[in-house]
Amino acid sequence: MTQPPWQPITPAKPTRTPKEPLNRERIVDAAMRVLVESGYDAVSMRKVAQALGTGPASLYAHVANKRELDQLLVERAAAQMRFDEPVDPARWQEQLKAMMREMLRAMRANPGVARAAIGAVPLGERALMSTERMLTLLKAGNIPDQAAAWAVDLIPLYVTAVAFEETVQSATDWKPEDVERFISGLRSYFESLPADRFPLTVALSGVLTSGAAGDERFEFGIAVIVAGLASLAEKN
Amino acid sequence: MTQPPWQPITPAKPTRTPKEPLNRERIVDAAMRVLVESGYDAVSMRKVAQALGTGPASLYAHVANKRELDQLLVERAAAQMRFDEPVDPARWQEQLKAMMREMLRAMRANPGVARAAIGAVPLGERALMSTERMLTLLKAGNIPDQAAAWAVDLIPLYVTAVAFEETVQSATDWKPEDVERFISGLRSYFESLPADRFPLTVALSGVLTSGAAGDERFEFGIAVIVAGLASLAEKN
DNA sequence: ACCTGAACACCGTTCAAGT
DNA sequence: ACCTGAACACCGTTCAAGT
Repeated sequence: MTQPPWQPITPAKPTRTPKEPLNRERIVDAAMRVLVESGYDAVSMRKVAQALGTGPASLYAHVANKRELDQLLVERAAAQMRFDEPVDPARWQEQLKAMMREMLRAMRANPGVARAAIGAVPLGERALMSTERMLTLLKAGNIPDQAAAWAVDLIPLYVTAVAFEETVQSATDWKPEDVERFISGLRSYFESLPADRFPLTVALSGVLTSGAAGDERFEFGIAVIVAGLASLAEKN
Repeated sequence: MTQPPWQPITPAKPTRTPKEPLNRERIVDAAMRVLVESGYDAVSMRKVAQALGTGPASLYAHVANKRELDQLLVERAAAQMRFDEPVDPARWQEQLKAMMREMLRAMRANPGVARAAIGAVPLGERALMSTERMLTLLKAGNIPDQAAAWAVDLIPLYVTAVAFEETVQSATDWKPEDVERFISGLRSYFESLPADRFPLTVALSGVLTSGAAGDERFEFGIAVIVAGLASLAEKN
């Protein structure tokens, strides 16, 4: 009505213009959105481009390839890890376990990122801060240098493997009841094995099929790893 | 020349007729061939079908889907593992490590199978024999039942993760010199970090970038895990 | 019962052409 | 310098039609 005629009438797009230029950050944002919403297998160059309202070819001006995009997603997840508690040398084992729990939490919060993390060497600033903190804790525990160096490789590998395993299993889109039926079928199967050839598998069928879900398995794993590391401490 | 005219002349295909019927075994054979020759990413239903001289649709009469084919490949690799040494309770830790080495060897001999193994529950006979043997060794070490049960999950998970990581890295088709350049670049990068924020990363840059290839990392991992398990032994 | 061709709905990546 | 449409060479899976 009162619109001055010399000002062209444009559809109101206040916050974000449609032709906002592409850049790495916007691409990773979009990829992260697809990742969280639809899982790793859905994160294709095409889907990410679509989420940005463009074609796949446009992404290649900012990202070398899918592999590099994966790396950027891993760094995003690493940046979400919080290690705020000051290092307490006396509690190095407990603090190392807390770090592993936090790593798993961040990976779970970004389903699919574990897959991308497996071959990756974490070099972003946040990832380096994690490494430095792990080394600090390990040196607090008198772990020799070379062992500490290998440990900062072993620890993320284990956490990532657990997270990746979970995403593979959840990709089957089984309902909880399906999982339960599978587990109980597994138990019956173990129980039905010939006891002369598989005595322990039969005898332990109960515990073999318990705690498969939940965090007990992970807690066991980090307890074993931290205890194993502690056994390498130099006497002094 | 001396060929009797009433016998039709056919191209000589002595050992294998072209229309030998498809079955699971032939499909897995072909998939294994593709896997070893070209890696996991090349194992597509189409490539496997092509190797059998047919189309992808033909496979679905014998194999439910790609996932099931993966499972069959894992069982093949599990069947190649050899655990011949009789169980010696006094040497349970060393024999457990030997099992882990043999698992890794079999996975490496079938590049790509690790990827397929990650979500899989190993249920073939050979896999069950591995599980039974692991349980025997763990009970020889006085490991409590529930811990032993979780350990037979943790052990293959770790070995598989190492093998998978290797295949991901080898999928980059870097030459050895490229890897070496990357490693030395990494060391320079660690050395160049601000020493006030990353003192240990800087100080340990040497060991952090050594033994990345080779088996030392794996030997470290199995030593940590076995030592951690040993620490859980019941006193008696 | 088993096999097949053709189709459907997808991939990652490249490239010449546009702005 | 950045973006795009179209193409290339692939995927897993389904299905009607053949033998």
